[in-house]
Parts: sequence; C-alpha cells; structure tokens
Amino acid sequence: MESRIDRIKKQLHSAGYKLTPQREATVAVLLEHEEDHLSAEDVYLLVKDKAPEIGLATVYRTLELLTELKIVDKINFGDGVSRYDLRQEGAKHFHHHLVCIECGAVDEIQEDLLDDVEAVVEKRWNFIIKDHRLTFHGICHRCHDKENEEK
Amino acid sequence: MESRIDRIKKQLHSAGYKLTPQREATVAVLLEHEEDHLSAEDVYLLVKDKAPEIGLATVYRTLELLTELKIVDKINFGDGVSRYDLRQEGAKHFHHHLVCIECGAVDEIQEDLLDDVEAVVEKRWNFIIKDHRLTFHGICHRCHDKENEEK
DNA sequence: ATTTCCAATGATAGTTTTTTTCAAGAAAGT
DNA sequence: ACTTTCTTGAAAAAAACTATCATTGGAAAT
Repeated sequence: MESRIDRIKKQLHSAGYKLTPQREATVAVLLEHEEDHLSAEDVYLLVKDKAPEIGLATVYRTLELLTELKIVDKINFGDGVSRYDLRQEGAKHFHHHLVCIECGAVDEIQEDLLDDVEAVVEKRWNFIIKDHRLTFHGICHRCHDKENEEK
Repeated sequence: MESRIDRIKKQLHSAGYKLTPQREATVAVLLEHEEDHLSAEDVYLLVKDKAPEIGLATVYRTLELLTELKIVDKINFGDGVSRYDLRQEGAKHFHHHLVCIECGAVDEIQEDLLDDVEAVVEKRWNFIIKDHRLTFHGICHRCHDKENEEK
C-alpha cells in the first residue's frame, strides 16, 4: 500500500523537485501534527528533533514549496504569524476553521458548507471561484460548556 | 444632519478617547478610500498629505484603536501585510471579499450570505459565532471577460 | 490665571517574522 | 570524472510592526 509520504514524493517529483531528507522530515512533522496549526517556527523546532542540523530557511523554503503544490495551505488567523495546514487528500477546497476568542483553540470543519453560497457568488458576481478561506470567530463548545457549569 | 465622522467621534468619546487631528485625518483617509483595502503604510502615506507631521506609529496606534472599537476590520489576504477596511455602519458582521488571483483586485460582497451556514455551524459544532472572515480566491469578472475577448 | 495632570504624539530603537544572499555540498546527467 | 543544477545552512537583510521615551497640548483642578 502506498503511503501518504510516497504520494507527496510523487507530487514533488512530477513538479521537478526531490524529496530530500530535510523535506521529508518537514512533511513528517506536518503529518504528525495534522490537527494543529503550526507556524514556521513551530515546525522548525519540531523538525529539529528529527534532523538537528536543519536550518530555519530550509523550513521556510519547504513550507513555501508545499504551499505552491497545494499540499499544505498557508493561513493567517490575525496573530502576526503564518500557519501551515495540511490539505485533506483530494479535497478540492480548503477546509474551514473555528477560532475561539476565549481560549484560542482552533477547530477544523472538513465539510464543505459553502456549495450553495459559492453557486450564488459565481453567478451573481461573475467570479470563478478557485478556493476560499472561511474562519468563524466565536466561543467554542468547551468554553461555552465551562461557562454554563459555573452558573 | 450628523455626518459619519461625527458618529465616529461619538464612538471614540464614549470609549474614553478623543478625536485628535491625527485621528481625524486618518479616519478621513479611510472614508475617502472605502472601496480600497489599505495597509498601514498606505494609510500613512495618504495621511501625510493632509497632516505631514504625522508619525507612522500614530497611524498604527489609530488603526489599532479603530479595530478595537470595531469601526474598521483588520484583514490579511496572505501577502504579509495587514489591511484595514471600514465596516458598514450597523453591519453586524464583516463583509466578504473576492480576491482575483490574476490581477490582484479585491472586490467586496456586502450581503451576508452566511446566515444558513452559520446556523448549521452553531448547532452542529455548538460554537457561538461572533464574527467571520470569508474570502474567495479566483478569477474576477474583468479578467474573465478579457480572456473571452481574446478568443 | 496658573498649575497640574495625563492622554496622545513623533522619533527612534527594538522585535519579530520572513526573505535573500552566498558559499558549500549533494545529486543527477553526460 | 566533470559539469551542471538543485538544495542547503548560516548569516545578513528586509519588512512589518511594537515599545520606549521625552515632549507636547489641552482639559481639569486649584
């Protein structure tokens, strides 16, 4: 059975790049933290455990490359750092996010809830949608539950 | 009749701030460029025409203040700069954006198309939505038309 | 009126994040 | 083996933003 990393390797190759040990370590970190939303610095520190000799610039370059190939998506939640998020394999669009304004947690919504909205936008604004970014800011179920308990 | 700037002045006052000449010049620039999505640097350069002695730090501080009071919204289209966008008066949510990947134009959608989606999210994820960010990336009507002409 | 106070400012230094440069190293092609 | 190209690490540089601090200017107190 072909693993995820093998398929990424093929994607790189078909775009004319190779999967160097540094790139492999970086991808491995991203795979191991699929649920998280790591900054370049975060990734760098985690990769260093696997490959201590890696440089920060290489991590930035790798993340940029993976973004270009649409293997990861670069997002910004407004805190001054770019974060990198693996795309679901085969997903045609980027998933959505729920950012809690109380605890800072970021949850993901994998379902694509925007089909109807996109149909309206494409028609009414004559805009051909290639991708989207949707983030909700509010209070997550955990903080919400906690507040209710306190009452 | 009360003008927009008067209402903003009141908002500042009721939060314990005053509308200094520098703040007024900054707000004026934002009002004159409502359609645009200016960076702090952009605002700074435009404000300098009205008030040449203003400092960049003051512009940053004013934009931060206006963001806090929800008079403007701070957005990030992924190009490494924060941009500032006046909120429609009385709008409960931030409007949406169409970013063209060909020409870079940014158009606005003032209608709130997300009511249904938000109802689903609040119910299914038990998340209390306070605000949202929605941006579509794709090809705008102008670039689209241009391509058709060429054929 | 004077004085006192304090928010607000401009200039500048400092941070933080990201990008560029450049020399060296590894890999692939010939 | 030799050349070419890609990739890398280290360090410098750039870009965006924030903090510091002395000064100012206007409101409030006396």
